Amino acid sequence: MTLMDEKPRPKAATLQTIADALGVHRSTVARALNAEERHRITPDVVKRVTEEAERQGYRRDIIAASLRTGKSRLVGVIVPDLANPVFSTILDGVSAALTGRSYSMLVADAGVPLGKQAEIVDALVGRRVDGLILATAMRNDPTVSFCLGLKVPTVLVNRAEDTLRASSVVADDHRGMGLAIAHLAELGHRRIAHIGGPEAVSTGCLRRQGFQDAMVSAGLGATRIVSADSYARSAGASAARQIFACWPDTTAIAAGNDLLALGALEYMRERGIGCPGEVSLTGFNDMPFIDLVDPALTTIRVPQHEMGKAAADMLLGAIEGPGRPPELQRLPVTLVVRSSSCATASGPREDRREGLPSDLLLPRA
Amino acid sequence: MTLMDEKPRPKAATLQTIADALGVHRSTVARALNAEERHRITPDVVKRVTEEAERQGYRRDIIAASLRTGKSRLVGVIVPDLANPVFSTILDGVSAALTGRSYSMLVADAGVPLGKQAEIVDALVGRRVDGLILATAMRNDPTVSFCLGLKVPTVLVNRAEDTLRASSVVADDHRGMGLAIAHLAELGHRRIAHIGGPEAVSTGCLRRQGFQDAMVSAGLGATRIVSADSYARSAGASAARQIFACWPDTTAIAAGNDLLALGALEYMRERGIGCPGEVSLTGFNDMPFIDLVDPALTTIRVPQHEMGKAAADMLLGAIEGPGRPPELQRLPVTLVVRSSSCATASGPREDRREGLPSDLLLPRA
DNA sequence: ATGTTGCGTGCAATCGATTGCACGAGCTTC
DNA sequence: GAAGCTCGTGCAATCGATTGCACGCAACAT
Repeated sequence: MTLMDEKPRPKAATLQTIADALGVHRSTVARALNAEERHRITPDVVKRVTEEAERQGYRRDIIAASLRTGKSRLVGVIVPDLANPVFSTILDGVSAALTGRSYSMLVADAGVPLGKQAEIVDALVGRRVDGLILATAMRNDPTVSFCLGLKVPTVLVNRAEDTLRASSVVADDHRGMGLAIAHLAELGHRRIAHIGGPEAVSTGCLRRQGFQDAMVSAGLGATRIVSADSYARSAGASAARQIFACWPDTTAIAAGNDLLALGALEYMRERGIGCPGEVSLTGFNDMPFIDLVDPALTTIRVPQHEMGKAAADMLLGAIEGPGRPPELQRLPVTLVVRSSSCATASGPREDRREGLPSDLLLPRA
Repeated sequence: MTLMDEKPRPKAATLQTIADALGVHRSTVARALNAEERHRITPDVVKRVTEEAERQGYRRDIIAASLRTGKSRLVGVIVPDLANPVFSTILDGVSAALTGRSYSMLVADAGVPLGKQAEIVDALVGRRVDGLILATAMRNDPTVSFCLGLKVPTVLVNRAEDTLRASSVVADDHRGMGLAIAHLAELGHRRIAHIGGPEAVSTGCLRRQGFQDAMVSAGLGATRIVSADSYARSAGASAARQIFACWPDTTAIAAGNDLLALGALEYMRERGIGCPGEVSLTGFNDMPFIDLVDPALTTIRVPQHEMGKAAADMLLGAIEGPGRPPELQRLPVTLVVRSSSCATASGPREDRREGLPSDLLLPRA
């Protein structure tokens, strides 16, 4: 028995081959195999078709079906950076929502420049995706206009636009930063600075506004703000440098996300500024493993997985029942207190070099 | 001017609509638009076709083309866990290799049970993917058999099978663990234990073998081995418990990956065992942000991004020039020394509670 | 002047599933 | 007993691009 005659099936099974084997028409086979249409066919025929399909190892050709119906059961997801755990967690949520609904996920990494966005959308739309999930949106995004113009159901996740042109699933960024500031204020901090994310994206803008609003309602001044131009560690470090240069008496920093906080932490470590001893620090996102840094970062937990799932659910809803108005879902966030924030020393320290001995604050450094 | 008459194009542009506008046959249009066939057409016609296509906003329907040609320019990628940074970094590499080659990436999360694998492959193959990248392979994997039986070009990444049935891109796991052991031995450690990954996957097995071989060539005993049944933090913690229960005089642990090391670290912290003061620890993978844990983990750097890229390149090679024998690419790894490993104290300590004061080892704990 | 070669296009089949319509048989109803 | 209905199935068009083959024309060789 050679390899060749193991499977005497020369070509793949199609509706036609099954129909031929049974002496019925291929449309009958199609109906028997389609749960929606099956009721129109005699049970006996259905049974024979099912068995023959099984025997031939038939698998429905989604490509051919897509061509005929115009639906691909494909969802495109565009993220700014696949290697960023925040976005891969969102992807995980999307995947979870799609699984079992016979939708598949086409993933595209927009890359750092974000310049090739239109090209990427083009490629996805060219594949006739039924819908798009964008995790890359800026506050007023031409890519969104493009998708909307194409009449492709589109859902934004994590970042939303200023105006609700497309359905969006976001975290409560404003309130989240409020929680962080309330926490720091409660610990006695008054001179709190903010490292903001890019103003061009909603998270950067809303968290900055949250900072300002919370500072004002706490009766504090909200002037110590440096906005980073990207959510990168290096940007966090240079923002921290700027903060300490302008306002050396700062006792706490609320960063716009965890990566910026990490950058600030690096800078502080480099400069020998103790955290939390001299300066408290908070992040935003509670990304995976951020609890393991030294010191463990106090941060705002954002339900990335749930956001991804909600976005996918919303998109599927829009695909299956079109014509609905855009909807905004704002998921709650929570404060996670860890070790990077603590109460201020009794009074204000004007010279931070007089803080606790750095070898106690930065052991093994 | 209402929205409606902005674009008087009722239906999408197709080859036929362009052909009609120009009074040529649609096959001529197809050839004029296809770089491979263009040379057979009069330059003037090509020009007119190109312009008309532009005017109508024509976009080739990949679905229809796929149906005719049987090629989808789609690659399926199956990962065990999207939320794990190791795999999302691999994905990033795959994406990088695919970008600009007009291939797209269908991502599927096999999920923890790994039971639905066949189902997932089915779904992807049903979409007529041109090839598959599996990051989920066990040492002898029925899913691989399934893919091979389907004659779908398949490349394994990160994990390989025992026999080279499918092309694979892996890291040099054996040598990597050798580097870790050599490092620990050089620091004076002699009673080194190993937390192994699952024996069912190549990384678990090869790193364990690497441990044994390196210990033997260093003239040390390679008996202190506990294999975890998964690459989870919790598994690392319970393996560590077992190690300290069986061999309390252990001075170093080489973990099968970073997550297992983190689990061990948690356990040690809980028990008040200082790292690296009392016990040195090494990980494997150098996953993102692992440098930020306390203490920063000494580990083996695995080029995940490059592995993903290499796997995608290899797959594209196999798709475009089929019939080649399977190929194994083993990427080099490097030792990254950080703070979780240090030289042993002068002599062996039988009772680890007599180590350095724990408040110095675990500040702010 | 006829035969040959080559080039640019047109023609039509093809990929495989879907679906509106029609047809015929069996059944009810007045 | 004829008209009308239901039900199961067949028929054929359709989705849009691709491609082997053939045809017609022009230039060149005989």
